[in-house]
Order: sequence, then C-alpha cells, then structure tokens
Amino acid sequence: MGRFDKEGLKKGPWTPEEDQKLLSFIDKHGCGSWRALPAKAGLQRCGKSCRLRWINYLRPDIKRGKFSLQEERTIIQLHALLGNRWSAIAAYLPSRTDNEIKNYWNSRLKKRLTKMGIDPMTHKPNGEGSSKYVANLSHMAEWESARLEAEARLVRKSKIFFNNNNNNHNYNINPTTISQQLPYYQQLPCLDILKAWQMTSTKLPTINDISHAILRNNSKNKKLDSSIPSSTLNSSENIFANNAPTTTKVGDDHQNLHELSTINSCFEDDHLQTELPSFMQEFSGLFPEYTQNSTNGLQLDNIMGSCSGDFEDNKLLINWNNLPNYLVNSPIDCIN
DNA sequence: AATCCGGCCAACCGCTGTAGT
DNA sequence: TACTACAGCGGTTGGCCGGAT
Repeated sequence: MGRFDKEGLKKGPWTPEEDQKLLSFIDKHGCGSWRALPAKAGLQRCGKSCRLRWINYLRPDIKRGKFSLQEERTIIQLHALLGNRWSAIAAYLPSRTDNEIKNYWNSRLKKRLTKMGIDPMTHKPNGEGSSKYVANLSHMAEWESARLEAEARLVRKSKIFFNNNNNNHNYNINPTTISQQLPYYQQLPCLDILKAWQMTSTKLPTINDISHAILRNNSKNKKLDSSIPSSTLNSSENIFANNAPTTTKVGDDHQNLHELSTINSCFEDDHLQTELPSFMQEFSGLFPEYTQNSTNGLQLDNIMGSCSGDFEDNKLLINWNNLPNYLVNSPIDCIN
C-alpha cells in the first residue's frame, strides 16, 4: 500500500489515519488553502488530493448509498439539458457529489438508456430523427449552462458559509436539519410545475395542474423575507415575488389561465419563451409513465385547444429560465 | 480452488477559469 | 497587461470485488 510521486507525496487510497488527520484539521481550521493544508495537517499528500478526498468522501453532508428513482430521473433529465456538466447537475442533488453522479451515469444510467434504445448523449430514441427535440434541448442548454455555473457556485458558497457559521465541527449533523436551517435563498429554489409529472401517477397533467403548481409557487415566494437580497434569487423568483398577481385560489381553469398569462407576460422582456404544447411534447420522452398515456402530444393539443381563448396566438408562454428547478424535487427531498 | 472478467468507484491527471499581484 | 497560484471541472485510470467459468 502506498504509491509515492517524485516529490515524495503519497498517492492512492486514503487510510483511516489520513482521513482522521484531514478531518480533525478541517474541524479546527476549516477548509480552504488546500496547497498549504497537507503540511499543516501532517499529511504527505498534495493539496489537490486532500481537497478531493474532502469533497468526494469526507464532507459531512454527503449522502451515500443507492440512488433513488427520483434521483435517477433527475440526473437523466438534467443530463438531457446540460450534458456532462456534472458539477451543475450535482448542484441540483446537493447531497451527491459530481464524481458520484458521473460514475453512476457512466456505469449504470448510460447503459440502461442504451438498452432502452435511447442514445444517452442526445437523449433521443435511436433510429428516429427528432432534430426538433435535440435542437430545443441544446438551445435550452445554452441558456441554462451559464446561469447554472453561477448558481452552482452560489450553492457551494452557501454551503461554505453555512459550515463556517454553524461551526463546522459537528459532522453528525442531520442533513434534514441542514435543509431546515438554511435560509430560503440558500436552498435550491423549486417550482412544482413538473413535480406532478414525476409522481407515480399515470395521469396526464392538465393545464390546471400546471397553473396550480405555478400559483402555489407564487404563493410560496410571496412569503419571502423582505431582507433577502434579490440578487441571490434567480430571475424567475424575483418576477414571481414582485409582479405576480395576488390571487392564489385554484380550481377554475380560466381564472388560473388568465393569471398564468399575466405572470408570463412579466417574462416577455428578457426571457426565452416557447409554446406549451411543444414544451410538453419535447419532454414527454423523459417521463415514461407520461408517454405511456399520451399519443404524440395529441392530448396536449386538445388541452390547449380547449383553453386557447386565454392565450394570444394560441400560445402559452413559458419561462425556460428556471427549467432545471422544475425538474428536480424539493430541496428537502433531495437531501433526505 | 484458481483464474478470468466485468462492474464499480475512489483517486488521479490535465486542462481551464479566476483572483491576486 | 502579463504572470502566477490556486481551485474547480471533466475525462480517465487502476485497484478491488464478486460472479462466472
């Protein structure tokens, strides 16, 4: 056991003693300045190795063990949007590391999709030309990638901030407690618009489901503490918080659609928009139980047809800017 | 029992981006 | 502006382990 590089630094698997040294050093001094850390901690490792060991293994908030079905789906869906941006994907699964997600993707999910006849890189069925699907995804990915990188950094900083301010000495802290203690803006925001799709129900989501979800989110965001700096919220949340209509009563399709269109009108200036039927069709492939009951989006068209009077040019405008948030479950669910 | 093989995953490597000087 | 140090990211490697032969 124990390879060494030319500078005499140890490589290879970490021993429990090394782990303990690293843990107790970070316990006392916090992490950061990785280059200087090994010498101070009495470790014959390079700083990079220490950092990796901490981030991928020793960090107290890491969830280990089997990936849940929900997590699997989230990874697949986000991968469809973002490609191999593992750190960005990991930002939406806060208790999983990018390395773990990458390994899981490469060793299992990729193969499973291939077996199902889906190209794991393009996320389209093999042999079927679906250029619109791919084009739309890549378009969305462009929009998302820049923002996600910034957001991933924010998440990391939030974690560091949290650790530093909750004396990072307690490694037995309950992850659920972490989630509950985090200020709202440090939690990953979550709209529920697609949450219903991800449930085991085989029922096709209706316009009412969607408007309900958006309005519920609207209601939730209105409870934001006014002290929260707006810059820490993503743009969609700001719009909801500042401009959304006050009514949150749900139950009447036309009333909700009217409010939804009002909400969406707030997006028009600086947000990418598209038509709902297209949006739902593009993603139907990512929701097996949904696809099962729909036939090439025909049902969606019917839904839209029945409600089209509430929309200019028969279009419901959707904000893409927060799409990955649509796709993942609540922060607490992610951590538990 | 021995060997082979493939899956899994921790760790490494090399590159890029960023902050500081 | 150029340079340096460092952190972070994604791709790859290598060792361990369990199942098959």
